[in-house]
Amino acid sequence: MAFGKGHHLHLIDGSAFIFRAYHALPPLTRKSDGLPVGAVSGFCNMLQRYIDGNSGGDVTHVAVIFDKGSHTFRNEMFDQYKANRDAMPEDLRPQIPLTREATAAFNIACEEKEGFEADDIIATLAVQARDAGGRCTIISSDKDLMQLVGGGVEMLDAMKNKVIDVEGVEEKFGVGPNRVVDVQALAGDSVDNVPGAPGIGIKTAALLINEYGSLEELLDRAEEIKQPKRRETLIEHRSQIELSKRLVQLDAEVPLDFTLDDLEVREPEPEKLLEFLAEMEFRTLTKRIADKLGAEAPVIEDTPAPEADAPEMPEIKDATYETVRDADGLQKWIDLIYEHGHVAVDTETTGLNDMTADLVGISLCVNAGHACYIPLAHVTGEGDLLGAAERAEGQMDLEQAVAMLKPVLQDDSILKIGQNMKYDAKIFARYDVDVSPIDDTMLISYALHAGLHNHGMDALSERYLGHTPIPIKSLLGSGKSQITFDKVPVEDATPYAAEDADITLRLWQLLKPQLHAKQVTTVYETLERPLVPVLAQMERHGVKVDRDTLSRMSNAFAQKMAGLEAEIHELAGQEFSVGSPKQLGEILFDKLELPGGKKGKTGAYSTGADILEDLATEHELPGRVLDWRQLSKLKSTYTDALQTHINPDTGRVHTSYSIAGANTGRLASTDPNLQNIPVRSEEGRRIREAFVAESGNVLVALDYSQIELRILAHIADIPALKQAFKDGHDIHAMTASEMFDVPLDEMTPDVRRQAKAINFGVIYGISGFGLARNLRIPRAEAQGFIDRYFERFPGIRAYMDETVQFAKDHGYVQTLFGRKINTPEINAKGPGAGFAKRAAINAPIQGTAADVIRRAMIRMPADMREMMLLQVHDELIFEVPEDRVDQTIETVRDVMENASDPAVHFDVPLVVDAGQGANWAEAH
DNA sequence: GTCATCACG
DNA sequence: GACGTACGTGATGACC
Repeated sequence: MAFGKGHHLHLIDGSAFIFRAYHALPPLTRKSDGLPVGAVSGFCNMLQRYIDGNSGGDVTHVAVIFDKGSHTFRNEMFDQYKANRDAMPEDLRPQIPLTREATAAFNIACEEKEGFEADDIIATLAVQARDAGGRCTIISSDKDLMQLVGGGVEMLDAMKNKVIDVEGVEEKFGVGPNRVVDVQALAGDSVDNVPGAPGIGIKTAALLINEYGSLEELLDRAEEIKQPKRRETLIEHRSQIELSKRLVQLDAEVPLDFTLDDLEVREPEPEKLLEFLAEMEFRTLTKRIADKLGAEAPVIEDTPAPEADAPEMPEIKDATYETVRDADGLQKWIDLIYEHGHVAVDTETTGLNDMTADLVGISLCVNAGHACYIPLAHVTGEGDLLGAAERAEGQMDLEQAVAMLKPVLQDDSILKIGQNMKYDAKIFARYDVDVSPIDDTMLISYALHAGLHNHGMDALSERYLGHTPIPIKSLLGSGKSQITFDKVPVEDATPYAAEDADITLRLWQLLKPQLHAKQVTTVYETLERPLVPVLAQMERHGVKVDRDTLSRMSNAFAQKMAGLEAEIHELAGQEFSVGSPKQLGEILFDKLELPGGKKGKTGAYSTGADILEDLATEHELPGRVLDWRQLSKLKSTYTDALQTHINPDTGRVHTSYSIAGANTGRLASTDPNLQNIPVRSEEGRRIREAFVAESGNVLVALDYSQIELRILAHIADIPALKQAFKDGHDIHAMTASEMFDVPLDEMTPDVRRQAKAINFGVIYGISGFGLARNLRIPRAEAQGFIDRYFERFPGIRAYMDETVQFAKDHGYVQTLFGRKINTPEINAKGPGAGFAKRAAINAPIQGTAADVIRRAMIRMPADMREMMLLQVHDELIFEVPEDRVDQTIETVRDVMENASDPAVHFDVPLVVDAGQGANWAEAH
């Protein structure tokens, strides 16, 4: 019977499946020969899950549709189409044909056509199915396909298990499916590099289309548009918009050499399917499918199980969680914790800031799916004007719960597992509970996969558990009407909070064993985990900041800025917003007609500091703007903003360090960032005068001298550099002397400055262009310097080449302490290639330096650690009683200079400089 | 939410 | 042969 009424066609977007499978799973290779098969494995799992989910349904026809070839008719129209796409990762490429084989093995039709995107084939088939009177479901979340919805065609987002019908499309695009291409043509698409109309997004596009009915009507009547900006944009970019429409319009008339009837659902042939799965060496999947089909699983040689196979556990979505409301209930959980020997812990609080947020509840999980939530401070209702909301019923006393849990949380024999434990540990510390020992899934992920993805719980859960956690926004809302967690009803809080603990425990079970397999156990145990209590203590300690000093500076800055602003307006001959780069660009280049043209894809003039500096010779205005910008930065980011970060209880500023933020192993400081307090300019440096010691104390700052260059000299093994460091010589002068054949005693500051720039350039993966820009010299001359440098220090060139080659071979680079930094882009083609290479060259150097100071912080003796306030990458700042300064410097310097022992012995000495004073400006 | 700008190592 | 380029971060204000 020919396809028609009563039939239901499923079209699966194969490429989407592949990419999701690839990115969702850690790299997995076939044991016997190392062939990458992670994406194939994920793809097969997704197909199987699809089949399971549809058995007994009404699907009569199905096909998986793939892209073929990268050049399509759209590239003929517009050569930049999809031009900004990254190249396919090297380890994915060989898996593409295997996914076709997999589809065939599952006995599902598999279609593609040279010169057409999968979307066009899907469009053609969907239209055919609709015209024949049948139904069609497109399994994809690609918004380009939304134009097909309606008349029996719908989409299914398999990830979210969400059906997208006409209403769904309207929600997304603000127009019906038949006008989706019009909106897309206006809004453009940065992913596919469809230009659209500059400055118009989906919202505005939908507004316009709804007003004028269609894109054509809109463009014809563009003169009528009231907003001058929009009117000009539409008129000026008409042809670009029309091109965009042709690019996003799917071709529903692809000539196909098969018909819908060829896509009829077929039962899998067990032998063929199992043979393929066995050949891929997917042990768990082979067995599962064999059981399902009632066939015998083929034997796969070589017994160890592949790492992609997750342990069996109940599905998160099926789990039910308990609310603990009294001491008896809690005692049962404490007994369970002792039975298991470990527990995943998560705290719920009234805010994100662990210094000010209050505890609202605690969740625990002892085994996958076996979790509870203990509400402690939930309230009901809005509360009256005095804010006294009523305490919700059915909660145990907070003090009592904490008292009962304290012995567990402090018990040496019970491992406490958390996701970002520093947060929870700091909350508990405020209730006088010292949580220990701990494991942290965020840090485990970071040790395993730095550079591959971020390490937040939502990302990890989706990637490794295939589960999207309940969004916190669904409980709290967002924006102005956002509430705090204590206002959430307990019955809503329990599934959310307990799920977090459940997910954390599952992630721990999955990821912890991989530390050993990836040989990063030592990194995790010596460089990541022990940092948690150290940073928690520093953050809680905080640094004293003098509000009056900042306030005075703010006022002084405001006055100066007002003066400058008047001068600038005078010079410009009109008033404008100095802070707007856009307006400034128009003044400089259109009105004053200074030289230096457009830049950037947005079409706006570039007005960065380097450009303004060049312009300063032409006109007085740019220099004034530079001065104004400096003051504006200092005022808004520092003297104003810092005051708001002074904690009213402590009178101090408590930054938060993220351990897993920077790929290289460096820490990052946020809320506020205390790692970028000004120092380079005289005016800015004065802000450091506001960072003070309590009376009777002194601030002491100790920093590693030239640590990255020393590490480079060691890693690249450069005898001349190593000797210079051993002899305590001026390394930049030495470099200059070697390169330019100038004796040290005849060195001029300018030659030394150039050598210094080269030394730093080397650490960053030097390029002629970059050095030329930095030194403001012709590119050829810069390249000459670099050539001479490599001639003189051939080991540096060798190090760079070897490092890049290592990254290409392994997909990561390493620090001397074994930290791995993944380099997934290293084999990319195009402009990304240079980036990835330089990052790979820099990472071992920057990362080793980061490891060294981490070791120093971790090993800092307890009495020193108590006084430690801040870390700024190569510097530690302490607040010390006046009479202990000398002793502190001696001890801390010793710890810092020997921090690499005994793991790594450097061929060069590490040298630490120290300073002290009543404030940070003096101490530095 | 994104971009441009600028603060630090 | 052209392309776009120093490495790593976070905060702010303007603008959509």
